[in-house]
This record gives sequence, structure tokens and C-alpha cells, in this order.
Amino acid sequence: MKLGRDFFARPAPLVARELLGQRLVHLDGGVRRAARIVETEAYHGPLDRASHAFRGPTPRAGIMFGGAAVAYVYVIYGNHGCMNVITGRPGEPSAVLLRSAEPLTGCHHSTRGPGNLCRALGLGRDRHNGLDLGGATLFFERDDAPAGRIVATPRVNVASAGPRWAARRWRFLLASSDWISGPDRGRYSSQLSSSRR
DNA sequence: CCAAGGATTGGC
DNA sequence: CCAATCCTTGGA
Repeated sequence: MKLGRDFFARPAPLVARELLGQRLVHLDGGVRRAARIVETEAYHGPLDRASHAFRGPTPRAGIMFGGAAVAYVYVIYGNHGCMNVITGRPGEPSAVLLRSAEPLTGCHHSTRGPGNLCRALGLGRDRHNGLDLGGATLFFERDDAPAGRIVATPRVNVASAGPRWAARRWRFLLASSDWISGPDRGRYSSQLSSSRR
């Protein structure tokens, strides 16, 4: 069962949390590439200084103002793609960054980290930015299996947004996952935390 | 036009 | 720790 527009047309922090455990599917010319989302970040509202939408509807970020259930794929540091899902209501910019996932099918690369996730699933700005997630190419499938314990932390690499926004706990992850990205990878999984000390 | 910096990654 | 690598943005 696909996640529909109503799922995404809600505040980004809520969507980010509920996307954990769901499957992202890319039907890539006959190849099904799929991964289970284990880490997300919310970028929410016109005042969020960490959000690309903070400076208004610029050529790049304008898509964040246009309505939910659309892919926002941008290129960072010259090479890496980052995929977001637009959330919320039209005119109120918000999105969820897909930070990390567990590979399921058709992944020819690590899915740990936003750049790697895009590469593994064959996602890029050229082909996928602006794509409607209600179509046949790129969509989310509901996974009814229990997601497990969720941890909320500050977002990664947003220090320049200032302490107020950098401290906000809008990064969400599945504590039991072995596919978490970033400096705290492995910190929350029972296996690794019990072997520490 | 130019300069600065970036929602990252992998190598040293 | 640090550089790659080029896109986006804002300012002159």
C-alpha cells in the first residue's frame, strides 16, 4: 500500500518520525530498488534557519512552497544528491530529508547517509527533483511491521543556523538499526551499546 | 561577475 | 583532520 498525499500533508517533524520503518521504492527502468528508512530530518517552516526555504522561494527552494508529496532532490558539495519529501501545506515550506536507510532490493551501494542513499537507489536531481510521489516511478510503501524505538536528536551539520535551530531535535532514527549515519552511528543499537564501556 | 559556504563523503 | 567539487546565493 502506497503512502498517499494526506500522509505527507502534515507538519514535517511528524512526517519525519512516521516515515521511519517505511519503504522507499524506485522503479528504475524495470529494476526495483527499495530501502527501509531508518533516519530522517525535518526542515520546517519559513523561520527555520537550517532550511533551504529560509531565504524564501529561491530557484532551488521554491519547490518547498508548492505542496506535499513531491520529491526535492538537490546536489551538495558538488557530487552528492540528497533526497527530501515535501510536506505540509502549500505556501508553508517544509520537507523531510531522507538521511539513511537499510537496503532491501536493487541497491548497488551503501544506503548509509543521504548522499549514499541517493546513489544506491539511483536517485538524482536531473531525473527526480519535482517528481510526484503518487506516480509509478518513485513512492513509499507502508510497512506495518513495528518500527522499534525512536530516538530524536539535533540535526546533523546545521551549526551555522545558530544555536536556537541547531539544538532543535528534528532528527529521528530507529535506535535498533545498524544503518544509522553520522558521528553517533551505532550509539543507540542494543548490540553496540551493550558492548561498550 | 565574484566570493563564500554548504542538510557530505572518504581518505589520511 | 581535511580536501574534493560545483551549485546556490547574495552582494558589488
